[in-house]
Amino acid sequence: MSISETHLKGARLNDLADLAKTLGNSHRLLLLEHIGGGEKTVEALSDLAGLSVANASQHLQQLKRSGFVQSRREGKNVLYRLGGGPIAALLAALRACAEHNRSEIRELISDSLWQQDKLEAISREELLQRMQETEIVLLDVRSESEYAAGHLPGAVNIPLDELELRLAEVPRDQEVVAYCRGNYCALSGKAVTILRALGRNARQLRGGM
Amino acid sequence: MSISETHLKGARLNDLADLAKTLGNSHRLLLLEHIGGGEKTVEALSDLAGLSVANASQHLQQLKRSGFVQSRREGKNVLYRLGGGPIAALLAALRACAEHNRSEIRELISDSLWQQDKLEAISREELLQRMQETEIVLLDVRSESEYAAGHLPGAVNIPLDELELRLAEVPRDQEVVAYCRGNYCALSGKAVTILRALGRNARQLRGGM
DNA sequence: TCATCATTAAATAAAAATATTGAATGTTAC
DNA sequence: GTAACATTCAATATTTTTATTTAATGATGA
Repeated sequence: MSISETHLKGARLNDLADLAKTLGNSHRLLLLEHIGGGEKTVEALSDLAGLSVANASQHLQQLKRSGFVQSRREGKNVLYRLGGGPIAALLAALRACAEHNRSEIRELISDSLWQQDKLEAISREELLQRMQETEIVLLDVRSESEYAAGHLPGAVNIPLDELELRLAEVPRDQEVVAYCRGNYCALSGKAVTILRALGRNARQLRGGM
Repeated sequence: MSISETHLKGARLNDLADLAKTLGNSHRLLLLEHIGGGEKTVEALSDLAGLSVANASQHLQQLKRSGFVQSRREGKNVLYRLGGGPIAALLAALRACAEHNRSEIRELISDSLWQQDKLEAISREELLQRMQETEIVLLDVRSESEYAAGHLPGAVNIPLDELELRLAEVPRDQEVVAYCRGNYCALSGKAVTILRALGRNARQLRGGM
């Protein structure tokens, strides 16, 4: 009994994982979004998503296998529409989780937590000075627009993509502390990997814990 | 404006995709499930999930980056617990989608659709006879337990894993029509690939469309 | 039927995720 | 401080995804 139970449970988890995996690609999410706007042909969708027709077709078929979309033929064209299930609810839940994570970062950026002393407010100048005293550079590896929207006081912005190119901007003799969008984001980890590979002394800044 | 908007939207979609990707692995889902039952150490979790400690640690860290779990240290051990966000809702939505897909198959299995004439009930014998007349073998490539739980009348069960081994059981001169769990399932597609590679005349049975 | 076109399939190459191993880190207890 | 232990990091090999290219399919309309 326990064997078949385990087996069933395993199968269930695999089904769930397959569904999630299908959603785990931004091209497919974009396709889903466009399809949600109304029935569309493969060609229209490939244009909208900036994909080759063949590649779009592949993604559409994966979406179809997962039940997220359905298709029908009309003359020469195949039209894709949203599937029947509780897809909207699933996407909404995903968005809610992402939003929740984002708000956690806002808390991090706006106040507390960044100070040793959680209650004492700290000025930008003061943090800068502390950073200089301890020979630390605070590095924001998010995109320029994210940086513009809000960042830690004194942080230097070099998007991860440009890190190797703009390495000269990172002082060679200071420890680098990289941060990105918070716990759920892998950017700063990659930045640390790159920086270490290039001989710098780098660490990752982690909120919460 | 439109550029930055697109950019933001792209970033958003990537965030969503990253979250979904994190859920797109059955080991991580299993870990999440166990963590949902209460705070646990890495070692306990690796045991429960049947993973090496290092591997479990990696998965846990990915779950943490995505905000699905949080961790704290207690003495020698690090304890993982569920994260704060609307994780339960997300998992519930995933399950709902999987359940919806499953029920679509049940419909397929229990009635209609399989007949040319949608209203006329058809006996097992009659379908078998039709299949013989048209020289078709209906092949169920799901697991034995799934087959036992319900299958199309007259279908032969050879789980995908065993297909190459048990090829002799597939009549050589008949067209093979393979099916699995429905539109969202890739098993029968793989079966068709295998059968064709081995020189058989095989097609995939698709519901809905 | 044949020519044409949109779509899908198949095969390959490129990129990413996963599991494994051995080493490094950080904590407790002595 | 040092030893023992749990966890994480880093590097690697293996296995999946993804994108691209080229060929096949399937429907339309002459």
